[in-house]
Amino acid sequence: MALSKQTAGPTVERDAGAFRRKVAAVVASLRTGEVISYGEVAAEAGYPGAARAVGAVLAHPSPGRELPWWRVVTATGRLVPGHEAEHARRLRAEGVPIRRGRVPMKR
DNA sequence: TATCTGACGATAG
DNA sequence: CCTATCGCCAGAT
Repeated sequence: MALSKQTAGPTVERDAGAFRRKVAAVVASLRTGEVISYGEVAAEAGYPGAARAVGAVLAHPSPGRELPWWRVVTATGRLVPGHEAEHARRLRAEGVPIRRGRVPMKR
């Protein structure tokens, strides 16, 4: 195409909702007991640096579209603010070790 | 189009 | 190890 000024790079994808769709796919692919950070999800989805936006997606789940949100934690192993008890419970149920209310993240 | 928001991340103190 | 601050992003207003 000749035109498309395109906003010079932020994402390459300009379809509203594409981001959410990609994030949902990555999270849905996580297996039992597998834990990754918001930043990793963003990178896997093709939006490096959009960790914060990933949190927004998991915070507003689409009706009928259930995702294993508990398998996503912060880079330091922090659990979801305000839902730490349930978050920890779900992870433990899958065999994920919790130390001091946080997941011992390697690296 | 401009501004604000937030289930983040890295760094400084 | 903890809190405070700044930087980044997509979505909502």
